[in-house]
Amino acid sequence: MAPRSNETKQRILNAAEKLFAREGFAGVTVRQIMREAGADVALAYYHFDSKRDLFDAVLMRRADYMNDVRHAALDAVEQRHTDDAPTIEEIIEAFTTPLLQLLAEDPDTWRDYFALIAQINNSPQWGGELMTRFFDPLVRRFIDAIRRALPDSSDADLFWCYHFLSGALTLTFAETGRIDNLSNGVCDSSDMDAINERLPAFIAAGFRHICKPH
Amino acid sequence: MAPRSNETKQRILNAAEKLFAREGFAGVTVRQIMREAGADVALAYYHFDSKRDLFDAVLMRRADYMNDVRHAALDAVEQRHTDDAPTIEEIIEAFTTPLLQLLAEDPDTWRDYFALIAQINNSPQWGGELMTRFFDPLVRRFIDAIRRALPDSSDADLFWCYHFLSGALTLTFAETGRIDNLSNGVCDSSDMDAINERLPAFIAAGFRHICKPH
DNA sequence: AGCCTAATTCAACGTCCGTTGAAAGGCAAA
DNA sequence: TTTGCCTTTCAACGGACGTTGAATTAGGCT
Repeated sequence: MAPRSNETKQRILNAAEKLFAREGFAGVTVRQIMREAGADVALAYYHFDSKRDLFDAVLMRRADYMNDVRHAALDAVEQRHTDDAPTIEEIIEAFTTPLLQLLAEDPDTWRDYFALIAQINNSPQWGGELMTRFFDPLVRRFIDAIRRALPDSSDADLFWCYHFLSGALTLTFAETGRIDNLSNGVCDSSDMDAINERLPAFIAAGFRHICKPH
Repeated sequence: MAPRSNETKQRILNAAEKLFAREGFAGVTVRQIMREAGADVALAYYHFDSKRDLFDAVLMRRADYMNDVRHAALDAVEQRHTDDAPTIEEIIEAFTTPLLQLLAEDPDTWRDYFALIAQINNSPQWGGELMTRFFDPLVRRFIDAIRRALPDSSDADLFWCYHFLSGALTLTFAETGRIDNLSNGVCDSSDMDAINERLPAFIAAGFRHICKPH
């Protein structure tokens, strides 16, 4: 009988992810989530302890896989460069292109998740704690890799530049429709090729310019 | 009799700004706001039509002044360069340093407002509409100025680069505490000098690298 | 003094919130 | 077929929600 359990659990998580991504934690009710999931309200509290617990579960579900994919991308870069150091461009791309790959493989699955991460990253309420909890090990490894590519750069420069990267990246993947309005349709939030051509190069140029030997 | 009215109206807006910035629109109740403001719940509906109307009023209150300050900064740059073209660095600084000035002059006033803008910018619910409504004229003028500084660059390049700037800027000014955790205290979210030394140069380098004659 | 209006309080409305306990259903082992 | 556990439903709880209408206060004008 057990397998049926996990199936509905995933249905609840899918519904919660979709709604939390659009309206934030407080903007969604458990009843809305369960209506979207097509199940009774009480079932949410059978599978999860509380609304907050469900929120964490939504985040946790994809974080591990996403981190694995990005670790693998960085592994590949480092195995290409056992002797010499990789360029920052290669490192930044290993940080960003996995996101584009996930979106390409399964857009509906990941679009909402990225939008949710963007809101959390920019929230004083969640940003400090949750981003740290889910992403810091990966981020620290990337910063270490960048440090080797740009030797003698100061820690403060590296962390600040990563922070700028983080802001640009999360907003871009949030697909809020802002750039579509601003550009009168010249740009398309969901045009991943356009992003891939510009974001890593933009960020790498910024790192190169700031992170020099003091 | 009238002057007393505006005073409490401002007290309500201050309380709303502070709470909306921390928890978002849905995360705050009108009762919480009025408790913080030290006034009766019903007074919120005397001065504003609805919770949503109060939210818009919070945004609107500072948007005009902030836009004026930034327009003035760009005016100054353009008056320095009646013949030649200003550099992107100068233009980007005219976009960012007014924010630092406002923070320096009146930190308590502006910190919450910037945090609120960051959340709105990254929200699929509000980002597209509200940012467009409040900031597009200013942003378009800045992009025009950058276009003149980087002639023959494509519109798509300019809009995307501005989008990256927007993400980096709003996250940085949101002061979520993320960079403090990530860097184990090496960096300080509220260290405006550290930001001023790095953010404009980082962004300008990105623009320079991407926005070239096709 | 009294009046008029703007500002503020009080009490309440219907609705929905997060959460829970107990009962019902369904499948596996015995 | 019965037992037992996992899953799902049903009905409800106390409280808080956004909002409103009517009553009260306060201050400038005549």
